[in-house]
Amino acid sequence: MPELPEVETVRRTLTAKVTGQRITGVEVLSTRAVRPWAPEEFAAALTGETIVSVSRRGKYLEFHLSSGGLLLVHLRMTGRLLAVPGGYPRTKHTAVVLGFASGHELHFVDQRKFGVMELVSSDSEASLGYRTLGPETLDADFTVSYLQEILTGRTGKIKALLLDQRLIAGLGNIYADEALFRAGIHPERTGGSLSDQELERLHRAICQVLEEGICHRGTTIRNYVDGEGIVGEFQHHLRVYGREGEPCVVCGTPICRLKVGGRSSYHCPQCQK
DNA sequence: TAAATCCTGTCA
DNA sequence: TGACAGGATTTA
Repeated sequence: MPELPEVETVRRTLTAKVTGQRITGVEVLSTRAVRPWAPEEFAAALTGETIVSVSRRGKYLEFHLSSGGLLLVHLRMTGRLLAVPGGYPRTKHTAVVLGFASGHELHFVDQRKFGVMELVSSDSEASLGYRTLGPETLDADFTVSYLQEILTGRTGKIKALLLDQRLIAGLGNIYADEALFRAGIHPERTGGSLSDQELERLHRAICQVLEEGICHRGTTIRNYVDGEGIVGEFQHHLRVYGREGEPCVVCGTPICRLKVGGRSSYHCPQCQK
């Protein structure tokens, strides 16, 4: 579920509540939710650590630990991280509970069980997906020329390329569709077919849509909530995603849905060429 | 580059 | 009952 704006919102809402907290108890209720060790070893390794800071890379949350280690969390489709009071109820979807010396807890809840917590002693030990992330869209190294560099000669469809985290870190299905709409580019165009002008429009659209998503605290369609359990607001500002059959906000043509790379892609057949 | 896979839940 | 869901990896 969560893309860059949602993960960033979780980070911001969690930071004050977990920074400086010492972990005194770890409950692993879903074995598959933790890596790379079995629950007992994972719990033992994490107990006694203090969370020094919380950062984000793409869709990963990074909890920096006092030992120098790193707890990486990927929420995948339905994962939630909730800062809650001690004794907050466990449900059948509660995967991991971190108990703090203060009595507060951090709950990792995940309906579909795709999400993962990964404890590593350094970046280089992290899973391949983390190590191969492309540039952050909000950083200075994400430029029009970088976009040109990764798309030149590519025969894959632009929508699928935008979802490849090795090329750009943080875009998901919603924001990729919204960016393509704003740039006036059809999702099935090949990466290499974009003109210089289209590359510029796409670059600006990606930056804008992610910044607006963060400003509105993310998009809640089904499951997403931030670290305090609060829903986002950007769903009210989506122009194409989830709007099949509804009139385009620009030209009135009904929004179409098609499958690109196995994912639903919403677009305006009139505005996006 | 597409489909299957990991899961659970919801909706038409 | 089948299709689909803010993701990513593995397999064909």
